[in-house]
Amino acid sequence: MSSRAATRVFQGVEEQIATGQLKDGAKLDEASLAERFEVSRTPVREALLQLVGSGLATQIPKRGCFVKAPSLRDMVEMFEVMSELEGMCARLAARRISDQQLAELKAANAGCEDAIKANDSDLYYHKNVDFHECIYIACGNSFLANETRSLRRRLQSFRRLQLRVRGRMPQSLGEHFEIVNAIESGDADQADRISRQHVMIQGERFHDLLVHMEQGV
Amino acid sequence: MSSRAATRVFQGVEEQIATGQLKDGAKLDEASLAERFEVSRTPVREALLQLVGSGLATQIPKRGCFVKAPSLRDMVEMFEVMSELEGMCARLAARRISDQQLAELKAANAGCEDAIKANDSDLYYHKNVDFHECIYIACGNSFLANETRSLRRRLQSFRRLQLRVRGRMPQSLGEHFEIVNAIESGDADQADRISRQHVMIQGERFHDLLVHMEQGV
DNA sequence: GTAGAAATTATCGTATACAAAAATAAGATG
DNA sequence: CATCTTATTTTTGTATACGATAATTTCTAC
Repeated sequence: MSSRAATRVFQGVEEQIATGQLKDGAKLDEASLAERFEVSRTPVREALLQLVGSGLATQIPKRGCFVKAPSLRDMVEMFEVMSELEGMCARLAARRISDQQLAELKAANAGCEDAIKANDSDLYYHKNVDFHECIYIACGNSFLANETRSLRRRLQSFRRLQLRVRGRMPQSLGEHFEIVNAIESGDADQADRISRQHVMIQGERFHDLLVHMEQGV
Repeated sequence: MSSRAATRVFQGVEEQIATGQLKDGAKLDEASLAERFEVSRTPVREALLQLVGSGLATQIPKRGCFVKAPSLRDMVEMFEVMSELEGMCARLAARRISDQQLAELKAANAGCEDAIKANDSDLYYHKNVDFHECIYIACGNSFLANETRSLRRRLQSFRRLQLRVRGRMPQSLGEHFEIVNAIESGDADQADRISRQHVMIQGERFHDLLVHMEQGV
């Protein structure tokens, strides 16, 4: 149901929330948004519906629609769930991965390694997504894969920031190798454990970063 | 963003999908639905957006909107994820539950027991929901709680059917007691394990039921 | 009779207009 | 001066209308 204009508004507002231009509690006025994006209220309303649906906004019955930026607590909670889901994907992948999928996983990880050698954090970001995507597919549960992708997407903008933290990329790669080994040897528990850690470390690093930024201000 | 008419249409279609009046692949024509619910296309479109968003329908660009009833495979996948989420809730609850929350959990379970004594499966259904709700709240992660509730809701209509399977209610209650004990003693691993089983058994029973129904036809 | 092209039809996305409901502001009365 | 009532304004929800695009059907040519 992705109409062109509605999608533009949705992504535009989403972007502005992520970059902090639209702060928590800011009113999402239909008329203003319509004017700002040069569309009518109809696609704006569709966009707001989707924003509310994906938890980025709240609707108060006759008061309007407001930005609902995730609090630090929300972020911590989402990372907690993300680590569980990633762990589950890895655990199932260890049991279900095919030879071809394993080869693709290794190739994706090699891509991550190359990105680090080139010291290209943007490239690493994308190769890292590829790596995890391989695991999602190999877990053999497309519902789980979708849920995990969806949550990853919500944490994405913050994560991109996070990966630039000093020394994280090589450590992350090391964890990748451990995950690949565990999956290859069919050690589901190990794959689960390392993957959970892999995400939780990112969550904690993210938390550090937030505190750091707050101190900076 | 819950407009009166749009919500009515959404719930109406949802209901008809659950009851099987609208079968998989049935076309959700905007004009027909508008006529059927005696509203204009605008609220119908909003309802369809939400249906697509919650996975009950698919939108094919210029072909229309179609009912997407979950396949058996989808159901198995959802149960697999549900058991993980329930396990996670129980695990966290074992670590984080307060005295008052524990008391409420025990009370809810007592309600389940009463329902069984009264041999009232509808009552049991509701008391069972209360029981699990206590755990969701006690897990201390409201994002997780919402995700789990949401998935529970999607499996709900099938689950109501499932609980009527012979001998399931007493067994289910037995599992409840085990979960309560594990949570009370702070045994997170045990709470996790039993809760996973608790859901997976329901998933398997559901599978049995489906096969049985197919054979019946 | 078949294949390709053109026309028609259906449906989707967006705009605009209107009505109802509620919040706020203003005025009157005690 | 305060409070209650009323009026105005803002905003939301719904209806309808219009334009564009794709699918289907029909017509023509080979």
